[in-house]
Amino acid sequence: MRPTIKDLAKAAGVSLATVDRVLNERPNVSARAVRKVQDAIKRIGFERNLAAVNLARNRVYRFLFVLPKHGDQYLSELLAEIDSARAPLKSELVEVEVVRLDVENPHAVANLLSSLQTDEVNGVALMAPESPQTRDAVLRLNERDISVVHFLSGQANLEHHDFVGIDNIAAGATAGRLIGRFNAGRSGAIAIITETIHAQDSLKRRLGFDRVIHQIFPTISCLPTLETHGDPARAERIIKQTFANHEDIVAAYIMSPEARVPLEALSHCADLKNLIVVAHERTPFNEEALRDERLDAIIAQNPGHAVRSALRILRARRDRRQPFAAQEKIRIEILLADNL
Amino acid sequence: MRPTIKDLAKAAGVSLATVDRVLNERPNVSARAVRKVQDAIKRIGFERNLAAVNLARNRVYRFLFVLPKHGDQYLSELLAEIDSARAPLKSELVEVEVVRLDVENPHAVANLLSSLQTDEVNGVALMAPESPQTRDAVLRLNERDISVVHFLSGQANLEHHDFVGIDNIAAGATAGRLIGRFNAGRSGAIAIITETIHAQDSLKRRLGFDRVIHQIFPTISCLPTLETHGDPARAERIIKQTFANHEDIVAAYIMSPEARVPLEALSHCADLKNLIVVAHERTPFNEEALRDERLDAIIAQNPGHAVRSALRILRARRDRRQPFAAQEKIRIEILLADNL
DNA sequence: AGGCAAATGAGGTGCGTACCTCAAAATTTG
DNA sequence: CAAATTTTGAGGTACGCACCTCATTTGCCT
Repeated sequence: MRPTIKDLAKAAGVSLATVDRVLNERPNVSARAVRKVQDAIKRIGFERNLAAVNLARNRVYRFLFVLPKHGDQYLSELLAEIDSARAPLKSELVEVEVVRLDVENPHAVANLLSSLQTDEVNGVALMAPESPQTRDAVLRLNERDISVVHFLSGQANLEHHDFVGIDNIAAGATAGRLIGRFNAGRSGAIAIITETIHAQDSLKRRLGFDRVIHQIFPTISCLPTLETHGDPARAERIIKQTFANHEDIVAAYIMSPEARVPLEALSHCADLKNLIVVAHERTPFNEEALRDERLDAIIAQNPGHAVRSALRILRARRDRRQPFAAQEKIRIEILLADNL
Repeated sequence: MRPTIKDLAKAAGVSLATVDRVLNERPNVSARAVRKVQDAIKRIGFERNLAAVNLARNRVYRFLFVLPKHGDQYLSELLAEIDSARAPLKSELVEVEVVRLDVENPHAVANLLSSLQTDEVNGVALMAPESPQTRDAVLRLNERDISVVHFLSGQANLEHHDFVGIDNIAAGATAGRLIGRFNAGRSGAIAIITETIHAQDSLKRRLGFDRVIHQIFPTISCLPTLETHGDPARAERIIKQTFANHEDIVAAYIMSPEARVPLEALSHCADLKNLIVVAHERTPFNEEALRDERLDAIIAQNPGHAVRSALRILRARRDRRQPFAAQEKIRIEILLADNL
């Protein structure tokens, strides 16, 4: 049988009350008692029964996803994943809510975060660009014992915050490597397209992409980033112009998750079958494009993994456990037509 | 507050005992009572508290991994993953054991499976080739209420068994696609190497590989599969011979997880920098080979995911829940130097 | 209507832990 | 040394549910 606190008390030669004091770090315990209990824990291999702990504490986990109000297909995928994670988690006492707001407005984000009460929310997964206001609001949340996970946004390298998402520099590098290899030594230029270069994600991807192209595939060169701003007409215009100025375009890299508008425009400028096109995120549109060879590869971060990972981290923080790190690294997935 | 069975009883207008009878499918309940309870469940959104259920049932989960006795680096990775999954799972009442035996011997496998007792083991993750004997033993395990997951082996398409692993046909196709694209229309031949074609995995990978090469990349052709049988001398000999007979080899596909022996032999026959080489599984050796460009891509199935997935399935089966399918599909990962 | 089986309710116990109170013992302090 | 303080132990209740017993009610059949 699995040892219980009773067994532990017996093994340590102390009372249940003392064991309880040690385990839950209550005051008024002698160093000697602490040692006796800790020795016994190791000796008999005691492990707290988490089910019983949660039952006794009558604890529920309330987590909140803060997501953009407007978004692309990838956001819909995220919402769907959150939704389908709900049911199985509910029986494990995890309740998940979603709030959507204008994440580009730092004040709106900060206001929302400030309004959260400890007894209403235990953890937040925040998908919003970093700003001084939000950074400050996050710190104050931590003071109120509400943990925060930066979710598919913000900086990966902040020491004191949890982060869920891919390394966008590596993602860009991977895209570069694919295009370079698929191109196989021919010379030419690469069109690089995004919605707005304003986004941290795009900046980093471009960084990684450029580095790989310059260092490893010197026969091809990167053109300046084209920004569509989500506007089909604008996209059409600037892409057409770029193709007019550069006859040697052999590839296109679409950095934003929304690929429909750029791809549409590209299809009017070149034969997509001969143009190497790499885009980001597995959305229904991108999948279809990959299948009928308008796209050659997709760089993806699995939204389901991201959602579950964020929830696992928040849960671990709430339990004052260390997140099981290895599991929480979101992979940079490469999708071809065959491994969809 | 979260509704409890008491709330449910009140809402349904029946006693606690009846609620219990319905929830746990005990006999002697009228259809009317069942309906009343089920309606109330929906109405008030009742969800069993799994922690309390497990506590009351005093249930522990005992799972067993049955793995090959001898193996390559990938097997070591698997063992390490099982090991590191142990600690966090233990506090959730999951105990994981590993048995290693000669899985190529159907009798040994069947004997082991037959010896398992219901009160010792609740579920088995079985990594062994299929055979009539094991198939039979698995069926008898199911009768004893011990569920079985076919783990990175066996058939994916058996309806009545759970399976954890990748689709090897698709994996082979993905390898083919990568080689085809990296080769970019040049003509030539592909050397295909494995330990033994006897393994189901290799057969399927070859199937998918061939299909993609024939249909999509007609300028290159596949040579017959070379079997190393894990013997460096033999590998050296047959690979050298193949290169002597075919001067136009542009790529090699190593189908087995053990890539060291074939890669060593290949390095004596060609300049690996110019030869496109794709191998399977992320092992320390393969990672290093990918970094220094002896390998061009790795097709991998994440061992950590596989282990955790198998455990989740076994747990769900033990609880008589449906496994959360979407999460349990093991991805075919493509690794390049940039997304390691 | 009476007999019988099926259905239901009331109530109890235990799972492993948290958290509380109160009294007793041990240790420190002056 | 006594008094004050800290430490320890004994015991109880609660968490939400499973599982059990026994008495009572209900519905069905003849």
